[in-house]
Amino acid sequence: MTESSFYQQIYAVVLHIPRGKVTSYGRIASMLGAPGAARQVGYAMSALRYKADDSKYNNIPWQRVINSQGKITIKGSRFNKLQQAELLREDGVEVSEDLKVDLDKYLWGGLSWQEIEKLGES
DNA sequence: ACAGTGACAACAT
DNA sequence: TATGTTGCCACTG
Repeated sequence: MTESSFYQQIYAVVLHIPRGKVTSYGRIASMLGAPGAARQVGYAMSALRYKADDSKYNNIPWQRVINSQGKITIKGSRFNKLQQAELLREDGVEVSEDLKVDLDKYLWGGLSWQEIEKLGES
C-alpha cells in the first residue's frame, strides 16, 4: 500500500486473517500500535461500503473481524449480521444461533511486530 | 481548525 | 446474563 493512513494499515492487517479464523476490532488496533482505537477499525470496515467499486478492496475478508466478545455486531453495511454469519460458516467457522463465535477455538494469533513493520512494503 | 461521529471495549449496575 | 455509561481516537465535513 502506498498510502500509510491508519485505515490503509487496518485493511492490510485484515487481508492477513486466514480463512477459518477471526479477530476483534480492538486486537487489530493494538497490533497497529493504537490500542483503544477499536472504534476506528469498525469505522474502517464500514467505509468499505463506499469502496465496493474499487477491486482493490473487494477481497478484504471483513467478515473475519468481530467484537471482543466474539459476537457479530455489524451495522451500516450493505450486508447484515446473518450474511456475515453465513460468510464465516463458509470459512469453516462455527457461528451459534445468537451470532457468537468461540474465540477459544477460532481466534487468530495475529501478526508479529516484524510482520507489522513490513505491511507498507509489498 | 474543530466539533460530531461510530461494525468498540471495559466497567458498573 | 443483560443493559447502561463512559472513555476512546482517527476520520469527516
